[in-house]
Amino acid sequence: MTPSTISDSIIDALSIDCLIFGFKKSELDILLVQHGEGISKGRWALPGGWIKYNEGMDEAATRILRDLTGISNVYLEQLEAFGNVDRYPTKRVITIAYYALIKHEDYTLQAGFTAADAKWFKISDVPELAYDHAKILKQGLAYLKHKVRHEPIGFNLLPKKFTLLQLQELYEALLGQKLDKPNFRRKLMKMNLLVACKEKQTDVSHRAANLYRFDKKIYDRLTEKGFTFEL
Amino acid sequence: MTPSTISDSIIDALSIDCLIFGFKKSELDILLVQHGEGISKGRWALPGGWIKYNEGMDEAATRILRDLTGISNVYLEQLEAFGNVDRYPTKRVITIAYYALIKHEDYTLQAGFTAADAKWFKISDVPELAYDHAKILKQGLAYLKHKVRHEPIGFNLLPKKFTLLQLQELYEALLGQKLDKPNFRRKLMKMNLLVACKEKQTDVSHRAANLYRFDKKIYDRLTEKGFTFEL
DNA sequence: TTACTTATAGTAAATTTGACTACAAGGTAA
DNA sequence: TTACCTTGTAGTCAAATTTACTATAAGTAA
Repeated sequence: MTPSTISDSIIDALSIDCLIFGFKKSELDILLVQHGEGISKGRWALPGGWIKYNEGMDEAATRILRDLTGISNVYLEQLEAFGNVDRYPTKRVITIAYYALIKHEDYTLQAGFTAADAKWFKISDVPELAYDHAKILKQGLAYLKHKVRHEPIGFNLLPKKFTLLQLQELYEALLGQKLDKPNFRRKLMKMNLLVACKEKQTDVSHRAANLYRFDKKIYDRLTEKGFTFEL
Repeated sequence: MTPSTISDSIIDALSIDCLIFGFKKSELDILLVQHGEGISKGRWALPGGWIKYNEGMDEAATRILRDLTGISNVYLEQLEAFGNVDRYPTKRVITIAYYALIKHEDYTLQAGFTAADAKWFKISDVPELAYDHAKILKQGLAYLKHKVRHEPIGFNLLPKKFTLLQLQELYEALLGQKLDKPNFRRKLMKMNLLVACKEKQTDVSHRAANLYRFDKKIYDRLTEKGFTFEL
């Protein structure tokens, strides 16, 4: 192979699949694409594709997500490799699952490349998935639920400035349980993690709540001192 | 290829590396092998090798560990995939790291296959490692430290029957911090996780402590009821 | 017997949690 | 204007947990 064909060629035993979780109206969604060609044409699946020979894994994940769904500028984190011998029908393929948690309204979907369509599905309403993607999704959900309690990733899903009730409702949705308002509030405030904006909510037909924002720098500083986010 | 050559053939872009942590005398160790052939002959590295075309990942990890070091009957868990473009010198290789935490004295090392030697090294005294294995080790250590607090994996490292002080010293070593004896004791006892053997320590030149054992069944039962091990 | 080591029980203050109550600050509708 | 929604925010109080200790028991060894 010449250098240029090497750099374009793929590693045919290795793929990447992306779990993109979105959040809207207290519901958790997952981004799926419908295959437009190939052996699973017409079926819904996680956005995925092949890693190129000269491409890093994170880089590949970003590219694949962008090409198939139009979504870019997302921080993708590795979840786990899935490699059952029979997980893929025509040959042996090990796939590395990546995940991210994003805010719907920040992105517009644009199906492309081998994807005929790209759509958000409610977690409770996911169609039958290709390959072992149902298993991957299940693992991802379990991990997300765990992660959200131990790291402040939920803040991605809120507007820059948010009220404590919005934050609480987010956590109630992610964790699937009701939380006590005053107690939730106190717990968060004691972390010294949130910065009070000097603004209030507008356009609400009741007393306006204070707006807060999450400051990554403060979180990092606290983390260095041994603080760990726990909810 | 005929079926038999397929099943023996390897996926040449995919390897497995094993992080085997051991514990002895309040010191954490890591199991390394010295390469006996190939491009890194003479160098120390994590026990690793190629996945076969018709072999599951966990299965491959078990086989590789057994062939290189003689260690078998270990529960290996997947850690993470490492796949920097330049992590391997001659071609693009993505490796999947597995880890386990075991008790030295339960196993005898027996270097084999491509390994010229297999030895335990103190974590504080690891030689220069091949490829990106130093990075993998670092990640594994971080993960281990986290894991040990949230799951009762430490018990692997103790004899079947142990005293509370042994358990405490184990955790002190793993976490790198001193713990208060009565408080540690109370915390563990309240979990109802340990079974008191009706035996005491022998051969000690001081008051003999009660022996306890960890019962996986009890742990599973508690877990079902929503219990989570936290230390 | 005395000194020394480790085991184990207990105590008491401080902190955290959980379940509530109360009141404030707006908007809405009679 | 007033009564009454809804949501925000502060506070209370008992229970549970954590933290930092002290005290005593039980054994070994000089």
